[in-house]
Amino acid sequence: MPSRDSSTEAAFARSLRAWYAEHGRKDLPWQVRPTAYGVWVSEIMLQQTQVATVIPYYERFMARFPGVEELAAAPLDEVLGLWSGLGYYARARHLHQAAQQVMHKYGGRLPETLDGLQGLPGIGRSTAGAILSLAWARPHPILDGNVKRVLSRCFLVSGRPGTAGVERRLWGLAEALLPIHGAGVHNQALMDLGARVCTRHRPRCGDCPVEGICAARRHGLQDRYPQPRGRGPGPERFTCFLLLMVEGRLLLQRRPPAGLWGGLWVPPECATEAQVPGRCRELGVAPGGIEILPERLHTFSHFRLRYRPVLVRGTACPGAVRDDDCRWHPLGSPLPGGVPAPVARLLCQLQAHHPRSIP
DNA sequence: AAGTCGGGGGC
DNA sequence: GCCCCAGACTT
Repeated sequence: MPSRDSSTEAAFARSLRAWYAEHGRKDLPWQVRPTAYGVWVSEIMLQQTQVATVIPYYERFMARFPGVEELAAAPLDEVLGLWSGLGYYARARHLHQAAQQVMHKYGGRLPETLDGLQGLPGIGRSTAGAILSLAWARPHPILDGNVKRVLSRCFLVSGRPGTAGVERRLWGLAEALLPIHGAGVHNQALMDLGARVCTRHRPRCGDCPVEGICAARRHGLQDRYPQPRGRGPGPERFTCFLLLMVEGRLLLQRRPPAGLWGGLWVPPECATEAQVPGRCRELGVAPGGIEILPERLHTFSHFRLRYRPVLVRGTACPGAVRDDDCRWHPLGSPLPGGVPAPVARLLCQLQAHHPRSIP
């Protein structure tokens, strides 16, 4: 015997479906003739990233890697290159690794079970549910940021998001509201409602299909749900980026495969400006002119990085420093792989300031 | 349960 | 400035 009026769930799903049929977005790139692979790629890109930002990345990615096979066969550097600027690069590493697992454990076809999908790197319960419901119309719920916001408001789920009790209750609601038929459309509609009507600020309750069901609306508490996370700016770190130029080439090094900016290419670093000359000699370059550039700030979710670019013109030829993780990159030529956004900006400005300085 | 992992959009 | 976004992973 249900503790809550069992017709509430049915009314919610029915109203949501009718709203989506008339007002919902159905023409996003991954919604037109959806495939499991396309849904997968889009879901990974959309983790912690807004739709408008993802679209051009998705188009480029799908053009270069039309299927699991092409993705699995590609070098990681190329995958990271197409991911540059999106952030959370572990998503790209996991996606690439998972594609290789799909090739040789599942014959190139995505598994069609929750456990099979969740066994792949980068796929958690929500992404697995999205693939199952959106690509194959299987009755599995999802729980992303949009859905959490909608459900928190509609059913006044208190407590900080991310805590065990809140997550359990939200998953329970997502599951209870899921209709037997049309789970994919239902999930799509729930996300679209959260993205375009039940927004974080100033929700458009007058346009909401479940306005009559929503407890936050009834009590005027839309602004207090969901409860804010309470993140601070976090600590601050400092580094110098050594922009080492020798004959029109810039030295780049590949970062370790995991961790911050894992697998991406960045200039050499040192802790203080005073260490620049010594660092140059370590790298086999006799420093000529050293130009200290203004400090900049890059904000991460959990800390802030102050960094100072230091432009060094080398007069000596670069030594035989050419292992796999170290390249002299001719400015203007294709990058060896992925590059974090601040480094991409530095390269762009460097190229603009020293146009075609190649001998 | 808490910390790690990017970058951009919106206000 | 601040907060959050079609989360998942590690410790």
